Parts: sequence; structure tokens; C-alpha cells
Amino acid sequence: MTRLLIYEDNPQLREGLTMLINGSDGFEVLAAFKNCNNVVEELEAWKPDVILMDIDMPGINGIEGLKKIRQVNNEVKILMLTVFDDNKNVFLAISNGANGYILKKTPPARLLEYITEAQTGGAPMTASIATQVLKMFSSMNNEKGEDYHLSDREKQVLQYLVDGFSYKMIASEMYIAIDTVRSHIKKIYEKLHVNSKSEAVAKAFKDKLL
Amino acid sequence: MTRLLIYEDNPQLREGLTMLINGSDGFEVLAAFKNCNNVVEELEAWKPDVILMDIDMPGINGIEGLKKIRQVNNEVKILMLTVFDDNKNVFLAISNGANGYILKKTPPARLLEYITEAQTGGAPMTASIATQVLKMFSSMNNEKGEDYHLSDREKQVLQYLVDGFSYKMIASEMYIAIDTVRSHIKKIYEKLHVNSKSEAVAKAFKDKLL
DNA sequence: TTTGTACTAACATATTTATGCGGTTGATGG
DNA sequence: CCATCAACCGCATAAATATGTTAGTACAAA
Repeated sequence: MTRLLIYEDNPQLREGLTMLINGSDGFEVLAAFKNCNNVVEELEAWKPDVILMDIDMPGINGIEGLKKIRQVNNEVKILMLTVFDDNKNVFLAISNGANGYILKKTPPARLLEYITEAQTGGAPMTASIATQVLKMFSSMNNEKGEDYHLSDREKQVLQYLVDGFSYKMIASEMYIAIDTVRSHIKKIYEKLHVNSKSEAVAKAFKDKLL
Repeated sequence: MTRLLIYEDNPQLREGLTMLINGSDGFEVLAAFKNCNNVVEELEAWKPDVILMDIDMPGINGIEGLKKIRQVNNEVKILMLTVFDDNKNVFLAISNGANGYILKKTPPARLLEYITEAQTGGAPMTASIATQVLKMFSSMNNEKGEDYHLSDREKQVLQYLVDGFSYKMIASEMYIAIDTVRSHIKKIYEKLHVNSKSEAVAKAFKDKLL
């Protein structure tokens, strides 16, 4: 028996969800609330398996509710409900520990499947949501852009620059003369098309060179 | 009518998938291949809507096949098939432009749904796969470590440093004296606990200050 | 009112960096 | 054998940076 709590400000939808779920074998709605003002207490009182949490609620919204829950409980599965597959909220929900993110227009049968999936450790999401996630994911990915063909020694020197070493310290660390350090750095600047230490450092980060 | 290509080295599964899909209304398997050696040519020849691509194939594996396709075509939808929800491959598939990632044990009815979803721009994935993705997503995440309480003006100066501006240029850009720039920078160094420009720049990246 | 902070500015000085030129050695590949 | 290139080293000089100290104005909080 999967035991649920529902947070949804819209009365029709709240009732509808409750009826739907209570009318299905193996599911039981313990309670349904119209806001998150007392999530923590309610969570303690009812100890549900799964929480359905609307994102767009007046007062404390779903994301805030999610955060409050996760501060005290990492076990309960939380499915976020939303009308739109809005980029920002998807991101926030995911990074704050939601277990799934589904659209309200999800057909009832599918909704029950999603709940079951969440309870067994899955991360159900509607395909359109998954698309959002994948886009964000691959955009932050980047495959280390160009290759500037830095030699091993040059990479080493660049690493020291990133770590804030002066030429003198680098020379000492690498057991070479300071003029050699200069030579390497000049070469690095040529290859990276920059002309200052901090530009080189910035480029090392931007292009994930190290 | 959704037109498919299948890449799958296992003959039983290849035949099984073909039969299943061809036996369903609205779907047609154009061809099924046991390796990716000629993906690009085959893609040109058949112009499918969706490609089912096994990940674990001898020779050119599914990820490589995916890359080859994406080099010449960003339109065709590609569903990756795999036995395991293996972390590394999920990551590679996503960042190389796969549209979905599903387990081979997916029940037939669901598979057809997934294909349809992919074709209409969704990103279907099994719940267990989605879990992987969410974990990766929130692990590489973020929380911008400490707050060094940089003032607005100081943040501005730091941004210029990151962008490779000299003190002189910064003064000119901000319409202040170069000595004022020095003052700001000195303050920034104090707050960040560094003592050189490149360290400050590195810290700006590491701690995502800007 | 006092305190604190942000922002502005100046002056002096030591250190570091950027850039030019030159060179030797050793390994590699045509 | 010769060309190329990474890695090493030196000298010189101009520019930029780091550090210290000092100080006026303004504005908000205690």
C-alpha cells in the first residue's frame, strides 16, 4: 500500500487527485493540503511514502516546500507537479532533491505508474521535462573546446599559474631557471593568444584546459 | 507513419524488434543492421524518422555511431538501447545528442510509446535512467560556495580582471582614477585571501563568484 | 553621535611580469 | 644528414602589479 500526501492549492484538482488515487488499488491518500505552511509537521505526523507537490502555490511555493522537507527527510519520495515544463523550476526542483517532475496533464493511469516508479527508486518524468533536463545537461557539458597543443611542460607551468605561483616559485618547484619559466610562459601566451597571466588563467578555466 | 532504422548486433533481438514494430500500426522498420560501420550512408539512403541504436555493439559501438550520425544530421531522433543503466554511457549518450535512453527490458507497448514521444520532440527515458541523470545533474551542482561579501564595485572590478583588463583599462572603463582601481583590488585581495591578480581570477572561477 | 563601510584618490617603492633578443642540447622523423 | 621542436638558459628593459600609508565624502546603522 503506497501512502501519499498531496499539496495542491486548486480545490478541484486536489479533490480530483485524491479521488483518483484513493479509488485505485494499492494507493491511499493520507491527507491533502492547500499549502505548505506546515509541511514538516504534517510529514512527521503522517509519514507518507510519496508526496505530490504542486509547484505553483501561493505563499510558500512547491520549491520552498521541497527544500523544507529535504532539510529534515531524505527518504520520502517527492513528485513535483506543474502545468508548464518551465526551465528554471525544473532545475531548482532537481537540484533540491525532487524525485520526479511531471506535468499535471499526465493521464491518470500514467500518474499511478509514475508514483509507483518513484517509490521504487526511479525518477519518473514526462518526456518534455526530460528534454529540458537533457538540454541543460548537454549545454553545461562542453567537451573541452579547442586543443591548443600545449606541451606537457607548458601544461605544468600553466597549472602553477592557475594555482597562483610566481615565476620564481615555479622555477623553484620545477627545478629550472626563472628565464626558462619565462620562455615557457611566452610560448603558452602565443598558443592561447593572450598576453597576460590572468588571461591565461581565465582561459584555462573557460576552456577546461587542465 | 514513423519510419525506423535499427542497429542491434544480437540477431534475436534485432528480429524481435523488427517484428514487433512492423506489426504495429503507424510504424515501419526500413532496415535493421548488425553494426554501425556504414551508418552515415545508410542514414542518407533511408532517411528514417527515428533510429534505435544499441550501445553495446562490437566494432563501432553505439556511442561512436551516435557521434557519426550527429556530425551530419541533427534532425533524426535517436533512441539509445542498453541492458544496463550504466552511468558513463548515459552521460556520453546525452552529451552527444541522443534523444532518449531506454532499457532493453522495456515492455513492447511502452517501447512504442517511447518512439512516438521521441519523434514528437520528447526525451523518453526509463525511470532508472532518469535517476542516473538527476544524480549526475545535482552532483555537479553548484551552490556557489562561500560569499566573500564583495561590494558591487568590487565585483565589477573583479569581472574586468577576469576579462583580462589592465588597471589602466579598468580605470578608463569605470571612469575612476587608477589609484582607485588599486584600492578596490587591494580590498578584493583581502576579502578573497589572495595576493595576486591570477589567484583572484582563479578563485572567481572556482567559487563561481561572477 | 559615533561607528562602520563603500567609494574615491594620491604618493612612494619594491617586486613581478611581459617582451625583445640571443643561445645549447637532445630526440624525432623525413 | 638535416630540419624541427621541446626544453633548457641568459640578458636587458619597459610596463604592470603589489603593498604600504594616508585621507576626503557620503550614507546607513547602532
